Amino acid sequence: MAVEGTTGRVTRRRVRTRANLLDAAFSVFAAKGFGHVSIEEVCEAAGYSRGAFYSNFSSLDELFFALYQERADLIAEQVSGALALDGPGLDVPAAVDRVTDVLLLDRDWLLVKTDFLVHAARDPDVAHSLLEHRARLRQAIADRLARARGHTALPAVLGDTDGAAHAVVAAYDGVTTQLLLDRDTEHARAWLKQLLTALLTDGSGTPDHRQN
Amino acid sequence: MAVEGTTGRVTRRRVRTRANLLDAAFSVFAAKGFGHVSIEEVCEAAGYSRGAFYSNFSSLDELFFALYQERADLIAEQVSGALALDGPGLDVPAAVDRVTDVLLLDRDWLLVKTDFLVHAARDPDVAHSLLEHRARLRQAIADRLARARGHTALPAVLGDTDGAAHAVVAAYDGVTTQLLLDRDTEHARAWLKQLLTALLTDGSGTPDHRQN
DNA sequence: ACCTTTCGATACATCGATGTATCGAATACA
DNA sequence: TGTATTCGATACATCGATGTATCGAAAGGT
Repeated sequence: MAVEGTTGRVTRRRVRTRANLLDAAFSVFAAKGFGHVSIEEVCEAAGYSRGAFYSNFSSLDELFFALYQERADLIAEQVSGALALDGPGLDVPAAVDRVTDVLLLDRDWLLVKTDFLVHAARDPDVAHSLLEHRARLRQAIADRLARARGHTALPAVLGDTDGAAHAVVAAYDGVTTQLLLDRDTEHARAWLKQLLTALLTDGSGTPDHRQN
Repeated sequence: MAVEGTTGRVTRRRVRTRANLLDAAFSVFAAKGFGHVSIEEVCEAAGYSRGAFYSNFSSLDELFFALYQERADLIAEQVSGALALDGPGLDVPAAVDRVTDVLLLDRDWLLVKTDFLVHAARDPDVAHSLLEHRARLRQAIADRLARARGHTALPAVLGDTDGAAHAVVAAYDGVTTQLLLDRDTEHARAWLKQLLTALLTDGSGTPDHRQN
């Protein structure tokens, strides 16, 4: 039951239903928030009965963890792609633009991600896993920044590239918080770009006005 | 029931029990997370029965809102105090230190605050209220920064003092996220100070090394 | 001190969610 | 195609949480 012992003897529709359950769970979690969602709601949204659920997972927590893992890896790939996209070295602002576009695209993801943060904050094991994921992302950013050394001006106020990567993540988290409340994606994107360029360069940022 | 019609005719122990319920709720919410807490758990922790609860609140959401309002105002006062504390004008870094100490003091508060964020992100009315609270805080910061103009160097990359205040809040939110996961308050404090000084000055920050 | 009003505890009815056990249907493999 | 095995639907038993209605006790006003 929900365990792949030593041999996954047979499978096929199992993967389909599992994927369907995960997809449905994502929508339901985004809409109502983990913690206000019952197993039955997920099953209903996926078009299965609770038997299917218990055959694939042993608890909502387990499903949530799998769901986050899946999506987070997906996002991480996209970010890595956006970071590696240009020729070796140059043009940090362009990379910032691309990454920003990826990261703030989907409000549902931000909601689920924040739910997961809240969840991880109370469970050391989950927190550890999430911290590792964040560390990987940060490493990718740090590598990218290191690659850009010499091509673009350096901040130097934040220490090494690792410190700068920390700052980037913090800025992202901060902007996410605001975006969750005001739902103004375009503004958040612009603001994040401005913030990142302010952090990663010494030179010009083009400020605009905001209301909230 | 839970409504103060036109006249709160009589009261006395009511305020006590209400306060007790709120305090107990704070602890329970911090420990288990809103959304994993039942009305009965709150009552039990407070030493009352469910009758008392329904006599004071009509739902957990209502209690949560009142709870957040209360504590947030308290924090806002502390921050304002820390901001206004020194003589007129000078020494932004010192103000940063004091505010940082206040804001990252209590992990329980950060947990409840984040729960409330998640809650507000899905309810426009609550979100609006939270946005207003954040706007007030930001205004206090902006005022303080304006007062320091001329005394201390300005970043200018972020635009006006309002933009700088935005950046301060974003940095705070970002550091909070990390702190919720790694539970390293001291490191978070140092890191936030560094980040803020990097954002608010052009000059020197003293970077250190970090692991996660 | 009396009486009135409010507060909060108890009891009750209901509902939804959980987990399990069972059985039929679908699928891999020969 | 036959068959052994797995997957997922159905049914069942249980438990906890919710909201309400009722009643005794505490506090306010005079």
